[in-house]
Amino acid sequence: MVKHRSVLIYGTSLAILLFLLRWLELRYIIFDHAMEIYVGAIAVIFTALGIWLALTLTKPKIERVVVEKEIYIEKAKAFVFNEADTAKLGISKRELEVLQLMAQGFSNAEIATRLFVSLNTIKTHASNLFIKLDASRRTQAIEKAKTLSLIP
Amino acid sequence: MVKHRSVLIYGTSLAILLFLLRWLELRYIIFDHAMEIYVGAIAVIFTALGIWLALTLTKPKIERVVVEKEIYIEKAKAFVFNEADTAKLGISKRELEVLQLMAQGFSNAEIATRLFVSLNTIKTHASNLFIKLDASRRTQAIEKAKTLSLIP
DNA sequence: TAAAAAATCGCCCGAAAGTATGAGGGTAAA
DNA sequence: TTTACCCTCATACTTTCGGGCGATTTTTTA
Repeated sequence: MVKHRSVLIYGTSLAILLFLLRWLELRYIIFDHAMEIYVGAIAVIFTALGIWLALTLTKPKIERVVVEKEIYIEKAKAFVFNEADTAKLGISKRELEVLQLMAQGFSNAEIATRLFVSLNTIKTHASNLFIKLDASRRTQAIEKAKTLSLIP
Repeated sequence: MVKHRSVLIYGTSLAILLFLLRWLELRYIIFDHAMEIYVGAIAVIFTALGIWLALTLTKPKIERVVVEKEIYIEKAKAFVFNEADTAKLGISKRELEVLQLMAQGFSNAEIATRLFVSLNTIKTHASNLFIKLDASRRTQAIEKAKTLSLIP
């Protein structure tokens, strides 16, 4: 309702002004301008009617303001392979495969089967890995590899 | 502009109606009602003025549309100890200690030294852990424990 | 306080894991 | 083509692990 205040003020002012003019005229032309007062009143009333019509029959103007609300979603930290350290330590492709399977809890025999090589081969890879990772146990090797992001 | 059609139609209809009335009167009262035609015109004009005023001076309603913007955050993954599963699996305090040290790459002998108990004790704890975690190797136990958030 | 659960330790044995050493074949760079 | 890796495999040996018993001593709990 506050939004229409300017309209109301305008209408009211107009009415007051008209009546003021009439009143000034009345002071020396007396009452022979009664018809013009009537016309002024008509004008004011129909102006008000127009305003009321527009206000009630018009759908309200709606201005859309797009507000961006930021929603933070936690992401399960994507693993980024540390290629640099892998190369620096001289860990080969095959060794890395063995390392990954080791970390997943597979035994040397299982890894051998999975990679279609002999158990001895896996043992060799494992030994080389331990040397390169400066570990004396597979659990230690896995720990180091994980902190270095060599494996997820 | 389409929204104001009803208003325009109303206003136009009113004007037409007024002129129609005047025209009907004119047929037998001839031209001595010129003043009333004038008043009718005033009414129509000021109605239009009121409509125009309301339409131009009305402030639009501001509607806020909230748009959700997704922001992905790399979670620094703070470790939250999964006490529920630890209890569900019946893992004791001491066993958890052994598990943690195992995951850090310590041998059973080293763990025994660190916890001031015998190697055999650690072996029993380890065995019980493997049963509870349904693992057959320490590396497997560590993997499972990590995915369950029993250890960091 | 009695029962249950947890922690401690021991022994044996077999299965993995790890160490050491050697060696053959493949590939890519010097 | 020679050198240098890398992958492969083998044998022999040592160490560590893990499973399967059993047992005693705390704690904890009902």
